[in-house]
Amino acid sequence: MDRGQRKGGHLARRFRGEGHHKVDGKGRVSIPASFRRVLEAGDPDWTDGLTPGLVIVYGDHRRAYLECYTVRAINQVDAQIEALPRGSMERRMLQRLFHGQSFPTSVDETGRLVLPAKLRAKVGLGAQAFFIAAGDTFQIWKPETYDTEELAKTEAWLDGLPDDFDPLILLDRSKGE
Amino acid sequence: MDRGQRKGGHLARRFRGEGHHKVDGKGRVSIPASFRRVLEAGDPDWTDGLTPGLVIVYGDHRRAYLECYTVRAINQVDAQIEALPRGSMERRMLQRLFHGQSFPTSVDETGRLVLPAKLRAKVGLGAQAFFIAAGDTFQIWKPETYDTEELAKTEAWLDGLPDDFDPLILLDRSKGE
DNA sequence: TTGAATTCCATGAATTCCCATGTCATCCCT
DNA sequence: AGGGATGACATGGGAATTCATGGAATTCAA
Repeated sequence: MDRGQRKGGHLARRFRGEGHHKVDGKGRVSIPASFRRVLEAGDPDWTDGLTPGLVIVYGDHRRAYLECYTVRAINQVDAQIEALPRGSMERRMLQRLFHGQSFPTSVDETGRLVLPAKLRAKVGLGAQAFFIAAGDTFQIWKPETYDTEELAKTEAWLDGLPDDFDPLILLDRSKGE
Repeated sequence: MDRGQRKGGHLARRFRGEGHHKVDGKGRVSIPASFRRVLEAGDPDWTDGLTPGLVIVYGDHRRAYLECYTVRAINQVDAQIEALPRGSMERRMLQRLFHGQSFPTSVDETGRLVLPAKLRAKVGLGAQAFFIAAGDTFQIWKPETYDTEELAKTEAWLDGLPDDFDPLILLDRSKGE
């Protein structure tokens, strides 16, 4: 078994890490191995031997990456959407995003995802994809886009802070709420 | 079996995704392949080999799209209607909408739906149809109508919000662990 | 008997399945 | 410690199947 994320353990619950993988002509791309353990643990229907499901949310033109949800995570989202009043703008927006602009799929037996041409085109994916964990989801970026858009953005933000700034300070904020 | 939506699993329960399809002169139109899996799973009488049923609700003049229900979903609606007091206005309204202004049909063996001229005319469908999932139903729009009515409406709504607004914050309350 | 609707076939493109290979890192045995 | 043997990983290739879409043939009903 795999060191670090045994089946039900806490380490198998959230995505961690990042990595680059090749995308072949058919849109097949391996995902970081550790992400697979999380997808498995997050799929209520998963049992040893078969492949975990997931939902890829791609959103509208203003989103430049693909966001991947475990089955459990997307179910929570669905439940929250259903709790909103029918016909409200909030509910319609979220339905469009999570029900319309999304793509249900599963990891294949070799640990790969197949990204349809439409999705690849949407975020400009070429022969290489960048994966990064984001708690209970992970994202897939075109490497260049990530570097210029995201890194640049957070670098700029950090530059506006004192040199000795410790990010852990941010954690203390959530104590109130 | 089909990637991402194994027979009884969570991912086979709700519609997800969107897409454009051609409508030919006879009103035949393919529906997104993944929707077929959901219709099959949502039809108690369906068994491998035959074609799943569904109900298309078209409503009155103020509805500009067709809404498609799985057999299971429409049964739930019927049950709720029957729970209302006989003779009440609510019940009559709902009966008119769901029993009167609706059209039961089934997907054919090549994965297509046949939309009668009457229904096409009602929502202005021409040679192209736009399909979008909405939880436990999916909708069929004339593409132009969708863009101007739905998209434009939400764009306008977003304009009235902070420029860095992220729809995801709509979810952030009550995220149980 | 004529237009409309339902069946039945046809086909190119896209998607899925199945199998193969090279590379590591780990395990085990002597 | 040396030397496979073992197994997870990343990536490729081709065959088999599903999709989306068209058209012809056949029923139907009025």
